[in-house]
Amino acid sequence: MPLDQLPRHHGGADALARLLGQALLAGEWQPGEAFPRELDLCQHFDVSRNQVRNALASLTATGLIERTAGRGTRVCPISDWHLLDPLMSDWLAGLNNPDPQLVREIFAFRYSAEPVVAGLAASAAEPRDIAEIDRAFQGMRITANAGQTEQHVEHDLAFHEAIYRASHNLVWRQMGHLLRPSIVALIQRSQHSVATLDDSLRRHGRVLEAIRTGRPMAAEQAARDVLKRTAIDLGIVAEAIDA
Amino acid sequence: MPLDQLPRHHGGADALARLLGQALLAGEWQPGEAFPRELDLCQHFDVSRNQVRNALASLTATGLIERTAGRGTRVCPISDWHLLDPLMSDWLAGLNNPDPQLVREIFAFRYSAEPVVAGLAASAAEPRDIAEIDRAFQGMRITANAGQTEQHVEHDLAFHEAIYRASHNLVWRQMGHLLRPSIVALIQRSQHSVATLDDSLRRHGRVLEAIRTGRPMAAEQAARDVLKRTAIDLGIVAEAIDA
DNA sequence: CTTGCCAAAATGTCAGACATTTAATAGGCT
DNA sequence: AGCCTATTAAATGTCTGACATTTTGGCAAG
Repeated sequence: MPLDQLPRHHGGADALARLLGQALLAGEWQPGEAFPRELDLCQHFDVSRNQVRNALASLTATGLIERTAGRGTRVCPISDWHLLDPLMSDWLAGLNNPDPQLVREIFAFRYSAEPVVAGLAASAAEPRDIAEIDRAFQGMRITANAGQTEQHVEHDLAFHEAIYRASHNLVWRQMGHLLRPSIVALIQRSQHSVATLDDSLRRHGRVLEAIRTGRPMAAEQAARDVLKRTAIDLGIVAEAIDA
Repeated sequence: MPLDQLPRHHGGADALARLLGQALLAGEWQPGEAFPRELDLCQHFDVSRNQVRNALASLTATGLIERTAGRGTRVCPISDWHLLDPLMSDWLAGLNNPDPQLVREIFAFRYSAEPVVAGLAASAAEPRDIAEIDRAFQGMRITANAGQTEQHVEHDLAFHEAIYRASHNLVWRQMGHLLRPSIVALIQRSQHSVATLDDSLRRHGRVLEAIRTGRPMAAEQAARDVLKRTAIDLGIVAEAIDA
C-alpha cells in the first residue's frame, strides 16, 4: 500500500515488474486492495507509461493483479497466483524472506510430487540423463564444505532439475522451475552443519543409485528420504522423525 | 509459415493472441523458424501495431516465441512451452485437433499425478470439498446419456477440478487448468457408448467414496482406475488391460 | 425514494516518430 | 586472397501525446 516505501529501480520494464512482483509476493498489499494507478507509478519511478504498462502486463499475466478499464487495478487473492509461471519462480527465488506459508505450500507439493518424478526417472532415464544427474552429484560432493554454499546450492538445484528432466515428460519438466525458490529458501533458513550436509549428500546419492539401476520403488523412497532431511533443515518439521 | 492461410479475426488483442497461439500449437511453424514480422501481421489482420505487440507479448509470456531486437521473432521448441500457463491451457482446449504427442504427454502426467492428488484429497478434504465433488458426480450421473455430452463433460471437468482443489495445496490447485484440454480432447476422440459411460461413472464413484471415507490408498487406486478407462477412450492404450 | 444523466477518473487504444540492436554488406588495408 | 572495419538495412523496443472506452459516483428531476 505505501508506494513511497518502495525503492527506486534501475533497469527496464522487466526490472520494474520484478520489483513490483516481489513487493506483491512479500504481501505489501492485501488481496482485493487497490494497486497504485499508472500515472502515480510513472511519477514515483520516473519512467514512461509504456514501461509501467509493460510491467503491469507481466503482473497481470502471473495472476498477481487484475485490471479493468475504468475501475482500476486490484490485487488478486493468493489462490489466483500462477505459481508455476517461470517468471513467478524467478521473483520468488530472489525474495529475501518469502512468506513461510508459501514456502510450506511449495514444499508440501514437492514432498508429494518428487517421489513420483524420481520413480518416473528411474523408469525413463537414459544414459545421458544419468550422466547429468551424476555430474550434479559430484559437484555437490566437491563443494560440500562450509565456504562454498553458493556453488553447492547450484549443484543441488541441478541435481533435482536433472531428475525432473529425466522423467521425460513435458509437464513435469516445466515444474523444475519451482525448485529454485524452494531450495534458495532452504539455504536462507538452515545453517548447514557438516553433519547434516554429509547426511543430505548420502541421501541424494541413494536417489542417484536407484535411478541408475532402474528401480522406481527405491527411487521413490530415496526421494522421500531426501525431502525428509530437507523438511528438517527448513524447520517445517521437528528433528528425527525418520531413520 | 504461410501467413496468408490464417483466417481473419474478430475481436481485440486477446483474440489475436489466441489465434496465433493456436496456430503455433497446431504446429504451423517449425521450432527455430522465423515468425512473421510485426508490420506484416498488422497488414494481414488490419490491426494496429499495438494490438500485434500485445498479442506477441502474450505469446512470449507462454514461451511459444522468443523475440530479440534487430534479430526478429523465432518459434521456440516444444520443451520451452509453458504448458501450465492457464492461457496456454485455454488455447489448447479450444484446438480442434491437438497434436497427439502433446495429448499423450499431458495424459501421462495426469496418470502419474492424479492418484497422488486423490490421495491428498482423501487426507485433506473437508465437508465442503466433498460436497462439491459429490455435486459434480451427481451432475455426471444425470447427464450420462447420449444427448448431453456437452453438459456431461463440464461435470466431468468439475469433478476432477474439485479433487485438485480438495488437496488444499496451492500448487496442485493450479494444475487443475490442465484438465480442460485433456478432457476436451477426450470427447473429440472417443464415442461414448452407453456401456463405457456407465463403467466410467462407476469408477468415478469409487474415487468419491474413497475420498469421502478418508482412505488415501483407496483413493489413489480408484483414481488410477478412472485414468485407465480414460486411456482406453483416448486410444492411448488398447482395450482391456485392467479389470 | 427512485431513475436517469452527466462528469470524473481510471485503463485501453491509436499513430507516428525515434532509439537500439543485430546481421549483412561493401570497402580498404595488409 | 583474406581479414578487419565502417556503413547500411531491417527488425524489435521505446517515447509521447492525444483520444476512446468503461466504470463509478453524484446530482438533479420526476
